[in-house]
Amino acid sequence: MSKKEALTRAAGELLWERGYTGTSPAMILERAGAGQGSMYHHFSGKAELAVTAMAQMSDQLRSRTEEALAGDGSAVARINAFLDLERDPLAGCRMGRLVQDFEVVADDDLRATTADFFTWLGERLSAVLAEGVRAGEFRPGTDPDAMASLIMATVQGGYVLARAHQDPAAFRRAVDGAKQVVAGLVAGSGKG
Amino acid sequence: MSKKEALTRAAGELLWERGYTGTSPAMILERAGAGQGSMYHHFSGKAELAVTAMAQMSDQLRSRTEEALAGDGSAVARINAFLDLERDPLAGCRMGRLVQDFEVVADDDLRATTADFFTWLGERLSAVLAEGVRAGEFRPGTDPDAMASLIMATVQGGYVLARAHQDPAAFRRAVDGAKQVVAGLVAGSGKG
DNA sequence: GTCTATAGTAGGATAGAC
DNA sequence: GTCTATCCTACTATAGAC
Repeated sequence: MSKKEALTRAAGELLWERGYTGTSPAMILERAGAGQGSMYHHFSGKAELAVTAMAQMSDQLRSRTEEALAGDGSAVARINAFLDLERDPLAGCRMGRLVQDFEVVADDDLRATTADFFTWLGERLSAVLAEGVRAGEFRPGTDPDAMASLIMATVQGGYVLARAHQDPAAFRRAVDGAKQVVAGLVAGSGKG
Repeated sequence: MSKKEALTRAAGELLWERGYTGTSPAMILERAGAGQGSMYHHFSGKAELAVTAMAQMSDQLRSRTEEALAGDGSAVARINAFLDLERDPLAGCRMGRLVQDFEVVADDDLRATTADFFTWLGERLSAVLAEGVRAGEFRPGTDPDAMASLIMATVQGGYVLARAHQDPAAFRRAVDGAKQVVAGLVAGSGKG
């Protein structure tokens, strides 16, 4: 692994663990086993390295998400597969947690990475829900955009509650609520 | 206003704007118009001042929330009043955003303030929902705890999405989704 | 490309005068 | 109670050798 790769990986780990403001170049260098020179040779500084690391994490999250959403099962099954993806509630979402960081939002390059991720995720969830509506799986009148937004928010909020309580079960409760809502949208479920 | 009050207020503002890690004692002192001596006379340091400021913010949030939830209207109306409380989506939740901060979670005194707030909020929402079920307002089988968790998560997640997109409308979409879900729980709504 | 040395600024807390 | 002066460490970046 090149020093550049080691730096990107180490930065990603620390951003997830400690956020952007809470991560210093020195921490990254130590974890990557690199010196100052390597970092400032490959990147203009902390911000550019963070953008690279965040882009890499975003790609990984998209891959994992797409695996769940692209199956050939029903729309409900695919949404539930997304909701059931393995996550670390106490660690938080790699994208969602960073966007709470003042310096991330203040730097448009940093923030744009998270915005692009959530734009993509919302569109994918909405597309799957729309397929379900077209196929008659969900009752007519189901709003794919609104439900996609609700699902994303529930996952992100679940992380917040889990961290507050330091209890992964708080995340599960929120996600279970979302699953109940999706189930209630199914045509002939007795709820619509 | 005493220096102690000024410090507590300034700390609260900065914690909301910049988070815990991103706020320095020097910033607080400048905004409060106080010197180092005042801060270290009244508080043991940054952490203790932050606990005091967070407790004050938590109290204010509880008061505002209770106003919405304690009305004599229907359960649906009170839940909607909570969801429609005036908020600043781009700023984030005073409690929810802080809990994403590494140092906040690492310090049990800091984290406990947020945990207590969400415990209280979950119990209040669940109680209102349970009243609605008992009154026959919501269809039988409605799970007050699960719905309370879903509602809290939606609001918290709405903040995350709004900050990512730098667009308050993202918050509104998530909350509107929650309102649709609550409306769907109403007995005789054609969905249950 | 990668290293160490160096530098200037800011973070967080203490000391002691008033 | 409040102030300023001081201290030590960490943060972020640059310089220059190899």
